[in-house]
Amino acid sequence: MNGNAASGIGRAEYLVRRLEHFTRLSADDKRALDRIAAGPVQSLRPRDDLIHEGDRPEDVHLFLDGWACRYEMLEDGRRQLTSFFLPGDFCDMNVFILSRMDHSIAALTPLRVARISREALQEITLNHPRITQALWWSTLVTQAIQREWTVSLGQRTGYERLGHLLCELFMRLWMLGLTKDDTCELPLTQSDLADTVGLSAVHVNRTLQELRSRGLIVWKGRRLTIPDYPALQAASLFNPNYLHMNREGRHLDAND
Amino acid sequence: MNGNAASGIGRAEYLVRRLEHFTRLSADDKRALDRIAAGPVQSLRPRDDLIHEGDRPEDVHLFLDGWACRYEMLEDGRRQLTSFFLPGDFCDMNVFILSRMDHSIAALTPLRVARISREALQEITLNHPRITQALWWSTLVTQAIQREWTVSLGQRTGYERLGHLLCELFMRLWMLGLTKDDTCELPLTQSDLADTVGLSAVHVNRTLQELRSRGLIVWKGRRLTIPDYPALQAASLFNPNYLHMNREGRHLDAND
DNA sequence: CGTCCCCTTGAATGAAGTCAATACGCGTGG
DNA sequence: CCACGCGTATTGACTTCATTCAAGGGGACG
Repeated sequence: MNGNAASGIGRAEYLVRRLEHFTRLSADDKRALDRIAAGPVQSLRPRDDLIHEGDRPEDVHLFLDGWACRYEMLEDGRRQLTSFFLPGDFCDMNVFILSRMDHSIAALTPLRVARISREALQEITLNHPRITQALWWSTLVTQAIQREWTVSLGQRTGYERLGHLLCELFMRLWMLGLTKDDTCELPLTQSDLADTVGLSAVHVNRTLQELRSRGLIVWKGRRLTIPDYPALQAASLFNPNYLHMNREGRHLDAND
Repeated sequence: MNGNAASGIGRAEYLVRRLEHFTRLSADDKRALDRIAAGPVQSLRPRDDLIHEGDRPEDVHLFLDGWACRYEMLEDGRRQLTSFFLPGDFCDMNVFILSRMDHSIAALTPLRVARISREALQEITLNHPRITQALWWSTLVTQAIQREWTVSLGQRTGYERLGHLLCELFMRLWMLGLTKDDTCELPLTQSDLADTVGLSAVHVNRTLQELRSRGLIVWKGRRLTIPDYPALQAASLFNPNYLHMNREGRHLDAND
């Protein structure tokens, strides 16, 4: 998807775009990111696990192309998604401190992932303080998103939860330049959504119809359109502060 | 509470106890932790905010004594707790990267907190790699807890959610040496619990009665007893793996 | 052309919320 | 010492939201 491979876009391109919502990177920083992203690439089909609970963590991964999710299963088969990975996302930089993974990561679409060795990452954090700061920011935003999901699941109604999630995903895609006007890709099944917002698939279906009938979303095939973003935002009590997208690290900006 | 002030226990004592569930610290490490915990202490009464949404983050905090929580409010007054802070907990080591807090932190009991300057923290991470690793571990566990709350809120029933939370808190207190046999302090109101597990206070009350009537908990005043931990664990689908308490960093152990 | 996966719909059931009244415990001030 | 007030816990009756079960429809793909 997105045609990266074809267009020859730099591997770290999405990562760079995302980090630049925090601080402007130098040409040298960008080269460094391209270097660490240059490792072996792994391709997965939808539903394949990239990492499985119980695995011994070894490398860090950079998502190049496609969507993935973190999930956890209960003994009796209930499944909860705990985050989405979009192009340019990293999975946690320090996992190798732990001896076993406590969750799994799976592809939701055809997926391309770059493996990044511990050493490559160490090299960059030692020599590129601006990147290090930006990666820290990224980690903090990831944690904020996780907290916001807690708030959603705990306090928002099913209707608000769905709307909130769509606002969040749209905004994350927008940061990456992966939206066009009021439209983006949404390669999820209703069942994926159900396991994300903690509703049954049937009820997700009905709730989506509610959102549609109120003109807040148009979702057909894999394209989502949000005709009136502020309206969806208001209906979902979505406040984008937690995404910290306002170049909060601008005092670190490179000047080249 | 817990009488720290009176007994003259080292300020970093609970932090040390917690980190030693990851790796054994040297006497020098412990002295270093005591030094960073030596900063100014702030005392709060229950319900006071330590940090308020919108604040500019400045210092890092180490919780010395008492319970606190992170919480978020929706515009219409709904409140969700997103984590608990127990003695020896840190609030996120890198917040000062962000320009504004996206959530608040409040005292649940009388609370004592040490302010730790950015510089003091930097000094320790530069000169004490073992501590740095241990703090990283701590951050990863915090994130894992946050994910587990997401799973609870999304998939577990109200009954399971409450049981799960009590298992988790008991185990965290146990790590700190703050349990005695099958009993610990639980200085929360049913309303606090409600805002944590995403149920109404009324329903928390009924669910607690259910747990009581099945003999899984005894909760009177501020003392919680779990007569049969494995039973509560099973009833709540609680799997402690995510707490990573098995000294996973033992290869870093100090040998003094 | 059939199969599989996903989406959609209806009807019945169950879980949890709301509202409202009451009870309890504890500290304060008269 | 007792009365009062306040925050917290408890209970009942009713409503709303969401799940479950079951059946049918549509589209992609071999």
